[in-house]
Amino acid sequence: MSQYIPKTIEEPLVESWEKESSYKAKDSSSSKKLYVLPMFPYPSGAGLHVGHVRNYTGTDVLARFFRMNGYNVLHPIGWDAFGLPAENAAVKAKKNPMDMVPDNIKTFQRQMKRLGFSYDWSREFSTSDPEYYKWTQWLFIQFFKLGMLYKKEMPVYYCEFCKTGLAEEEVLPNGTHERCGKPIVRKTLPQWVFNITAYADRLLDDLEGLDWPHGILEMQKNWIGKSEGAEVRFKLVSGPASEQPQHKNSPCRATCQQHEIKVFTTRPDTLFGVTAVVLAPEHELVKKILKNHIKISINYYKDIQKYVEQAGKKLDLQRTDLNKEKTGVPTGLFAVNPVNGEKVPVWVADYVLGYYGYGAVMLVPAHDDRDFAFAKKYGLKIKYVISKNTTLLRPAERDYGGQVEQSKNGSKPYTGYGYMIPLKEVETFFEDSRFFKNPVSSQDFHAMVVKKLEGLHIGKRQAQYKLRDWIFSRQRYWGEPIPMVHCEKCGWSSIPEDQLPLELPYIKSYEPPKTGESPLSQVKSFVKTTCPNCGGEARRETDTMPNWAGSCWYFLAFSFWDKEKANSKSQIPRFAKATPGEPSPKKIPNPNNQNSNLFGIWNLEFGASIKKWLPVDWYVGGAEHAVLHLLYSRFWVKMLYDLKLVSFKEPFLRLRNQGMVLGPDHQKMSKSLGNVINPDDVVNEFGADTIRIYEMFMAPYNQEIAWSTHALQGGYRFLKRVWNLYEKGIENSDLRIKNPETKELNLKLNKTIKKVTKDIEELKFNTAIAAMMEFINEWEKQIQNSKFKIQNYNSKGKTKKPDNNGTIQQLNNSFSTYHAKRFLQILAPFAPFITEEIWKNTFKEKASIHLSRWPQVEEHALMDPEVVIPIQVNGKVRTVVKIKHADMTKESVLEAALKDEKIQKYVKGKSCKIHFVPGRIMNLIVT
RNA sequence: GGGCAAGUGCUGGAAUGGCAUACAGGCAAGUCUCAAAAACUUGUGGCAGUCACCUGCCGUGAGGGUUCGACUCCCUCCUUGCCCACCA
Repeated sequence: MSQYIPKTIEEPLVESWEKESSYKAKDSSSSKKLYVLPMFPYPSGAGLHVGHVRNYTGTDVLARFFRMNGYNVLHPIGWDAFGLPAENAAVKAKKNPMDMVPDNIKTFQRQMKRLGFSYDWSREFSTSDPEYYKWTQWLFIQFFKLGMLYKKEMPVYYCEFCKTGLAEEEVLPNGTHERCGKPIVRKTLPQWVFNITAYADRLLDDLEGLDWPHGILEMQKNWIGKSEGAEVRFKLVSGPASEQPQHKNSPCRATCQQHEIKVFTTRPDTLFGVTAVVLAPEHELVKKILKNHIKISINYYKDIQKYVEQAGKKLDLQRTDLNKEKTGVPTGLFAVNPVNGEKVPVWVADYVLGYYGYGAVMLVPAHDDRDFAFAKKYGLKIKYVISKNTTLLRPAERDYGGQVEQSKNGSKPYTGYGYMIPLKEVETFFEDSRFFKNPVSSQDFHAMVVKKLEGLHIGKRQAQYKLRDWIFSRQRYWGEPIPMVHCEKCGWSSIPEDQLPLELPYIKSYEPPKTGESPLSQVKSFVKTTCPNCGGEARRETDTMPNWAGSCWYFLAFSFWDKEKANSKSQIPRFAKATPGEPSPKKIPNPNNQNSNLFGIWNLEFGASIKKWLPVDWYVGGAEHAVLHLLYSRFWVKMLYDLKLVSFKEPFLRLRNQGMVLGPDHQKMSKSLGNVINPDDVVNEFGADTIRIYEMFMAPYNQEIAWSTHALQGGYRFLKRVWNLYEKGIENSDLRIKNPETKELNLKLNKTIKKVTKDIEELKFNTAIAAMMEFINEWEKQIQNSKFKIQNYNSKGKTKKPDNNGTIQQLNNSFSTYHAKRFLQILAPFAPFITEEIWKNTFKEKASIHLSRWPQVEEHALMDPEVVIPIQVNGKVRTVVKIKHADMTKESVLEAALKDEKIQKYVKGKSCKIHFVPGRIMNLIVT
């Protein structure tokens, strides 16, 4: 008998599987395709994390399972290599990321192979391969031509000490730079921006029908953040004569009249409660005031100037700090509430966000918490127009509305819906003196107001989104160069396709220069170029793309990628020279335009593969990508759909998340906490099968788990027991397994096959493994029982002692090698090494177990001869009876139940109602 | 403040209307051993009853409801975790 030593059996198998390329997806196969995709990793220097192992074991189980079920499975892997983390790590190590990343990738490859992940390695690529990012750049150009990319001054985080722009994740919550600890400011730089907001409605609507976790769908909806309401226009005027006598003939009279302020509100029903209009510091009108296009009193002007300047310096983080007291300054201007003609003051305050809605709000202190706080602080009027219930709406209060409410409830705003307080001005607005004959609910009023506003052309129904346009440039080195050229005469043009890929130059110093520009701006040979349009001198864009770019379409690339082909440039089709005169921007290209060569390659060479494999059937990864990566990818696919480069609208039909793996101390693993588990160590000590079984077993797949070295042992013990059962059985070099004579075990086996099959499809890996453990327990128990029987038999000394072989044969009548193999097959996706080893060595199978057919359930074996029926009295289980399927009638179960003394005790001499569910339960209700 | 997920033994968890605690870990006792480890066997929700055998009651965050029957469905609340957040 040999011992189970994972290392010695696993390592040779890694090699043999690779040699046989067992897991290549077949482009030509006619069997049903299945695309199983784990989110590809960023190859960090730290190597594979146990969290990766959980993610990738999950998809590996799926891939192996579906392969055994006859599917043509695509299960690829690649590397998300561009981006800030890699660049920062390289800076730290004083290396070029271009040198470092390949080393990291090698580590990942080694670890993944050792863990037995069944990838199709022939489709592997890194987003930083020029052959790959050639297409990323080409797609950028297509999106530019589609009119979805524009260049605009946008605020970025900027560290004045390091003189560099920063990504949001480099800004600490206290507003300082994580590297130098100095405060960070906002700076506006010209940026490439994706007009993703144009797709907001489609991104929202198409979520319908996706098989994604409910929570993730909600997060996406929240992120897009559609709110429906109304836009209302307020005209700007000079103030009431009483307040501003000196302005009677002021310049404002002339200039103000031409301006109006658009506000967005989700509560048009509160329009009569407006007591001010508040502008964001970034609002156009504020800019006009500061440029003196709108003249206001000099005192106001100075305050506004100061206030706006300060607000500009603040970070979003500081501005949006909820605990912060609200601040603002008056403008001295007034706006007319279009529903009642009231003149309300115009303020500037930074709690109003420049980027949401119209950057202006109507202030309704009585019915909004923030407005209330602001009004209280600056002594603005608070006017109640909605009451929580109808009891307050007595006729005597009709014309007092606001004041009555205010005195009773003036200490806080009422933000819910309710009933409109009867006001004369409302009756006037609706030209109906009997408007409040019956109480008017504010929801109804909402609709009425919007309709009226539309009729009078002073407002309309409107939806707003939280989603903001997507800043797509980074002033960094380690990313795809943006394939754009700027010419003084012609503006921005994309570079000709025959110049793709626009390669990232290998440079020694790539740390951000002190100018706030990209490191590439320092590379003269890169910057200097000619204009593709006029041939004159021009400058290349020196910003690079963010790390999202490569991951926005990698799932498409796997369908057609050929690593070998990509590696040998000679085989790559060369591109024809650029046709003179690129199509001008903002013009949708004709998909049939054969002038564009890459269009041709995409459609002719890639098109069929994309069509064959996409969309992704199973997409599995961490929930931390709930919004950004998944939203961006969906967005790209929608643009590609519009460009007729793909024929589907959603990339990922089914999404699942694996839970995070925490340290043994229940905290996120981190070097500083010293709680990091290195999968290499675990694999070396216990084997790949053990870590796979453990990570699949310990909790539901989508749930967070804390690492437990103890529990890991459980998985190891299980595998050892499996090994011993199969190995011990062939002690005498006989292929028969030591088996008990049992139908019961075969019944259990079939039940187990059924459960494991169902559980894998539902990603309930933990219960699948539990079921297999139960089966092994049962098997061992049966062996114990049969040994016991044999001993008894022998001790009676009736016959001569049967030899070992004889014993096995005698017991082997119903559970045999055939059944033993069936169990091994259902274990195979979880523990690919041990099962393959036994399959080939013990059972002398030539072909891999992983390419064998998944065992089918033998329905006839599943027929339980007897069923256990619990008997309840008044809902409490008092006993159980065993009953044959054939006898499953109310009468026979009752008869059996009444034989039990306990039941008699409860039932005796009492009237009794019987509730019986055949095959499940009987409940006796005694009264 | 908003959204989502979750709350079951000492621990991870199982059971999605029908025997609560499967499976695993831990712990305890035992077998083997000079000893230890490994392995194996047995036990392991709480309380009570002359607690070894047996018996009863209680028990899935709290409280209500629906039902013959609720961890499971409904309502109210509490707690924890995650995501978003001055979004008008």
